[in-house]
Amino acid sequence: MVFQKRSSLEMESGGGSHVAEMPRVPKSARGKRSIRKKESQGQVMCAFDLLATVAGKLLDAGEGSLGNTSCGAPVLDSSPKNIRVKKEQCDEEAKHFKNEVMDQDSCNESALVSHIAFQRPVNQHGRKGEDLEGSHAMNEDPKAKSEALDKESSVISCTKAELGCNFAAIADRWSPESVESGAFTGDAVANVMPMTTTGLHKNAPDMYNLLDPMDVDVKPPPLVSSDSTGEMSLYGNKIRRSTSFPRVPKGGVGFTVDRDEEDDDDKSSGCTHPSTATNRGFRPNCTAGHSRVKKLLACKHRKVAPARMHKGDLSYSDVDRKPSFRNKKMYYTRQRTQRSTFKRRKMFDRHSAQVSEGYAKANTKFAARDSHTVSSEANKGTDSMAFQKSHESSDCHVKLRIKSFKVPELLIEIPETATVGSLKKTVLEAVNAILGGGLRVGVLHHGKKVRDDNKTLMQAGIARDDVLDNLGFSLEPNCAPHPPQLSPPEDNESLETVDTTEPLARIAPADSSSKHGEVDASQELALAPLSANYQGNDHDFVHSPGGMSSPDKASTNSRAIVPVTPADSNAGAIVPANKGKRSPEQGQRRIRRPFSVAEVEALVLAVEKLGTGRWRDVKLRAFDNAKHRTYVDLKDKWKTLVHTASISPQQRRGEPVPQELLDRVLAAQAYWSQQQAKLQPKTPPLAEALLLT
DNA sequence: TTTAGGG
DNA sequence: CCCTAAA
Repeated sequence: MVFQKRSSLEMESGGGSHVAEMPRVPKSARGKRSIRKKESQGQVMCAFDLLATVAGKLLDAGEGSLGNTSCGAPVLDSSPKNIRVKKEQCDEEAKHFKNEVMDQDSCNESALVSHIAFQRPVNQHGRKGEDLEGSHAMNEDPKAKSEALDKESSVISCTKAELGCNFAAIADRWSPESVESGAFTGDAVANVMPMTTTGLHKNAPDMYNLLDPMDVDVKPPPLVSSDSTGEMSLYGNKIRRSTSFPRVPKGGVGFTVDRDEEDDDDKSSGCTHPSTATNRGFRPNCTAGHSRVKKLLACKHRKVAPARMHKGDLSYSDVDRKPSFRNKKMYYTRQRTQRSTFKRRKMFDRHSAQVSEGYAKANTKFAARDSHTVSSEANKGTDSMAFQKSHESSDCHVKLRIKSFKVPELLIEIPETATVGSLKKTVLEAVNAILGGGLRVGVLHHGKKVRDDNKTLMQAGIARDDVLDNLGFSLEPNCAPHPPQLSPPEDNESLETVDTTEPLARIAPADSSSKHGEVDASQELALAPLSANYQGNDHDFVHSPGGMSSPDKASTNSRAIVPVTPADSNAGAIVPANKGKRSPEQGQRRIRRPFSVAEVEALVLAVEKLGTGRWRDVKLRAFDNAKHRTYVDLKDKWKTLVHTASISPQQRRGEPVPQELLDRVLAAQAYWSQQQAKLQPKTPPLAEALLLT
């Protein structure tokens, strides 16, 4: 009887708790993300396209006179030519873009595409941001305006497309997680629950035992404090967790997300699992060209920034557009900033430099020049690596100057209430995650993606002559074309990111992102974490970045978009290299991965049950999957939670932790302290009592 | 390795 | 988060 009752309660509680939890996740806006994106892009694109078109026409018409003509762009003198050129490029890019998208077999392209298709169009309402931006561009200065319109508009469309594509890819990875995490979880729970329930009914006690041996033996009675309900919920949760999620990790529900395994940087050595995997995949290739590329990039000083956009691609658009004008300025500034900020990471930076995000221009265009002469012969066969290619041809040397890389888009959703600082962080993390996951470099020639790494430049038709305008490089998240890597669910954690990447990401991302101000951004990363959470999913998001993931698996391959794990199978050479270098610097401090509310809840639950002196057990119970959370971390977190709970809300920083949780923290802390006190004094309780009195 | 605390 | 002394 009793048991039954209990079970029923548990069930309820479980459901309730579950529900309760879910809500939180949403907080970050799972569902929103997709919607928002959709809206913004569609609109923007249209608007810009139109503008571009108009501008183009005007220009063409006025070309001869050049003029100023009426448009409001008197200043336009800028040169129609440029404009046109750009446009063309854009068009090409756009085309390429399409191709790319389609091409990327590795990723779930089809899926992506579809996504894109759906999402983009939808975005319509504009996001203020976009509109504003758009208006800005237009309004700002007549000059700028004209230029902006012409160039930018065209560019934007192109860029956007590209970004969109990439982004979409990413989004897929991420979004599924984030988005679905809720639903997913729910489903999982639903499915699981029955089983659990059944079991419970039969005999709850056993269930417990099975589930948590530890719990069973809990010495002091669990905190439980007041409401049985509360307890029940706890148990319920646990059960669910242990049962469904935890145990099922990869297989079933996936909710758990594998990322943990991979991700966490714990291993840190830089390579982190994900990266490791990634590296394996691509390192080889990358390596060769890698150094070179870096240098080149370094020279340029340019940084490409991945964009992320929340609602819209606004940011992208901005980013994209700005490039020409602002880039320089910004560029320097950034550098300075970055340097100062990331001194520590210098080393990494160096490596990663190439990647830096800078403005995300999405385009990679670079100017290539032939440096040498080169004999026409060149080696035809041989090299494989894209980068190498450039080098390679011993005979013919094609010099490439890469001004910017096309960077994959990132989706970030953040609550409006989030601080700019958090936004920056988020973006950074996301970027890191992606980078960390591994990037691969794509070579575009005349808008087409050159997939065959074994082709020589000549074979690919990349001649010195056309290099300039026709060659492009893109940084892509690893799609993880290779299942293997994927399998481990990557965690996506955004954070995971490998060290190498971090440097870059950090630098640029922060700036760009913050500037753009995506207000909301909760990144998907964040979302992912939540879902995972309890178990400890690892992903904390990171970085949220980034993070991301579990759903993906289910849905797609799981590419987990998570930044962290992005996994990539392919691998960009760059990353690996960095990693390798990085490892040496073990000293690096681990990346910061703030605990998500979900994680806090998991921690609280675990501590309520296990007490404050068994961090190892707490880790096992609630964060077994979160490789990046060590028992020391949990202990520290608890410490901070206790502190947080004791200070005024105004003094608290970071993502606000629900008061309810804080209250529980205090209650648990008090309870367990008491228990400890009782146990400690070898003196019997009596003594205690006496003392107290 | 895990705890427990200080930094 | 890191670092460490103790256990």
